[in-house]
Amino acid sequence: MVTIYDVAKEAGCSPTTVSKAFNNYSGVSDATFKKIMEAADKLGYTVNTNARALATKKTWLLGVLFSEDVNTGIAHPHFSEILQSFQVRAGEYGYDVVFVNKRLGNREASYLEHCKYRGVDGVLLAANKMFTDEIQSVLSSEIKCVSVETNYPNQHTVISDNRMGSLQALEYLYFLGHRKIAHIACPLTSVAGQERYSAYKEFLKSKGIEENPKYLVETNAFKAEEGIAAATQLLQQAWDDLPTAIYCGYDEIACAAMTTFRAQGFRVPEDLSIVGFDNVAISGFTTPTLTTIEQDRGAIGRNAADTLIKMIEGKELNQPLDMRIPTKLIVRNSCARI
Amino acid sequence: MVTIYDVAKEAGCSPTTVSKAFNNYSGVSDATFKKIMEAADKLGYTVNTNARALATKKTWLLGVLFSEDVNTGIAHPHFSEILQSFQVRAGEYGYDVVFVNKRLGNREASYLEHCKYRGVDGVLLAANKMFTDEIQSVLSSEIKCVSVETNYPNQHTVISDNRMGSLQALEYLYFLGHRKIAHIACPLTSVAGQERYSAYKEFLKSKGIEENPKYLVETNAFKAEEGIAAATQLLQQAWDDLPTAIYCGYDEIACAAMTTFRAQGFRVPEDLSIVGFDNVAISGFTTPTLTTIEQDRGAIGRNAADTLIKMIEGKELNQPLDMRIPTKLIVRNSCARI
DNA sequence: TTCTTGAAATAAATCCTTTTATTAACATTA
DNA sequence: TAATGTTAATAAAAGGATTTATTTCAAGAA
Repeated sequence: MVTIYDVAKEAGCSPTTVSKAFNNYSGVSDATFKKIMEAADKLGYTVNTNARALATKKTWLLGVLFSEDVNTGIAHPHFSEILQSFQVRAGEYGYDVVFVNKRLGNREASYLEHCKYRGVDGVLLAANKMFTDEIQSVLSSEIKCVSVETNYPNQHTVISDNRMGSLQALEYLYFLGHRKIAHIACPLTSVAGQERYSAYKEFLKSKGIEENPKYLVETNAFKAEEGIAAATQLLQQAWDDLPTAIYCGYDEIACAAMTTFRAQGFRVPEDLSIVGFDNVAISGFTTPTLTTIEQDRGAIGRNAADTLIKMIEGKELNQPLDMRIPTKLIVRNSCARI
Repeated sequence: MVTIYDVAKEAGCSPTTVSKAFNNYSGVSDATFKKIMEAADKLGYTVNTNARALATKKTWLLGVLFSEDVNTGIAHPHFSEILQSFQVRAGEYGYDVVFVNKRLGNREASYLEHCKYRGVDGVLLAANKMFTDEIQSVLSSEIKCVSVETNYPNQHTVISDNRMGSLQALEYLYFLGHRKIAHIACPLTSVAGQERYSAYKEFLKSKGIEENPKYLVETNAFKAEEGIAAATQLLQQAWDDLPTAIYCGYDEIACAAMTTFRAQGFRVPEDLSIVGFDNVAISGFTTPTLTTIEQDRGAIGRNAADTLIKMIEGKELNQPLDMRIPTKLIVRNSCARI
């Protein structure tokens, strides 16, 4: 391996000077700088990150931590898009992204141990189970964190504006003339579930519509199967007075519910209008295509990277940040005027 | 930071012994071993990867390299699933996964430079553009590589059995009575495109069906829009003698083509049977749901990890490995007996 | 009792950079 | 001319682990 000693010898100066040159420190004349760079090029020198990190205690590494109980992990379409833009933006600042898991060499370990082991400068947190000891211990350590799925008290968060999105969906249905609007809520253990549900209640109140418990179904997971069960349950409990529209907290659930309704003989959107949330890939391909709320995952990832790096580089954020990324209504074909 | 010196003092032994204990080397008595572990626990010691890597020249880091010109990057559903299983398996062996990009600190760099900079022990290559200088330079360096999208000459590859999958799709159509089978090929610049196309030709030959150039359309990208264009083109060029079935090299293209055909008044599957390839999420949600070929992405990721780690750990693979992962026919509703 | 042998333990060197003092050389000011 | 200041360059220590070569010590053999 080529070291700064080799470069120094080639350039006819000391290793210290080579180091300074590569770090753009002052105290290196233009002539020497040039000689050093030429020597480095010639020898094919690359700085050794490990030695550098050892000396500086800075790794230029950001950890990504996602709960693996969601067995899809990175493969989750929502998160993978956030991760993609996070990773690109982090790269622009010179940071690399590494996955944090619950292992250390050949044994089980905690996330925190893993972070310390790798010496990450900061962590992107993407856990949708809100509170686990594992994650708490990372949050309460001195490691810088930004969360993109859940907003933890006193922690920096970058997350979609669930209230805004819900109101966009609901106002649209209201505009189309709907007054009997049901809600299939995504899991209330998640922040998304909670916020979308409470926006639903807020909306009804603001329009002077009374809450009807028969128009509410709660699901237990962000999965298609839950949509089938929810649709069935909704039909049962509201049989005598069916809603004309459904606001559904998550696209996959909405799509599965839509299929179920159609299988029961309902026409969408003629008999039943449906709005989803998330704008995942499938929603553009269902019959009918799904009207939904788009999350700006690129913006979430980028802002998360910006925030995390600001913290790392000591630009103090004066208060825990709860950044909300605006959502957008995507009108397709699953809603009709009543 | 707690070091082996601190642990040594606490345990009443030398740093060397602590190091040996943590590496499970011989020459540490049971009693001392126990004392060391207790001391380490008490002080909250974690080994410093950077120091270790500096001394051993081994980082326990695997790089993931994917061409970013596919602007979706990790967010691509196919690749993100492979990556997920790769990452989990690598973790079981004690390796962490880091993204490799084309930057180094604040300047542009090559993939190879980045790999050397991070000192990765090996690289997972997921580029579908076959040959670029960038990638060639990594392949011809001494860095261990496994490829999961493209099979490069004399390199280890883990990839789906495109021939098998194609024949499964085509035999199924044949079994349903179809003889006029068209092919919408995915980009022939990709290995997937090439192999699926050549299997199509092989199939026709084996059945004694003459190749009809009107029944072939080539696309330029793995994108839905290409499916629309391809469907339109197919209808134009084969208008006088339409095929009864279409084997389509990629699901998204198949779905978009299907939508286009239906918009033109064709019934699927009554007028036209369609088979895709990949089993991406949307194919279970289209109308009709799409019959397709499933790739075992979990197996690809796991086998890639196994292979790469074997290479790293010096278990020589006697020859460049071209591992083919079996595919599976998923029968849904887009095909009918003629 | 002395000598061997082997296991357990350690000292010191090494891996490559960064950083903190220092030094050297030269220009400026009084 | 002497004193001061500035810039360029360097020597040496530090960072935390591993590794090689030694040493220590106790048990077994002669």
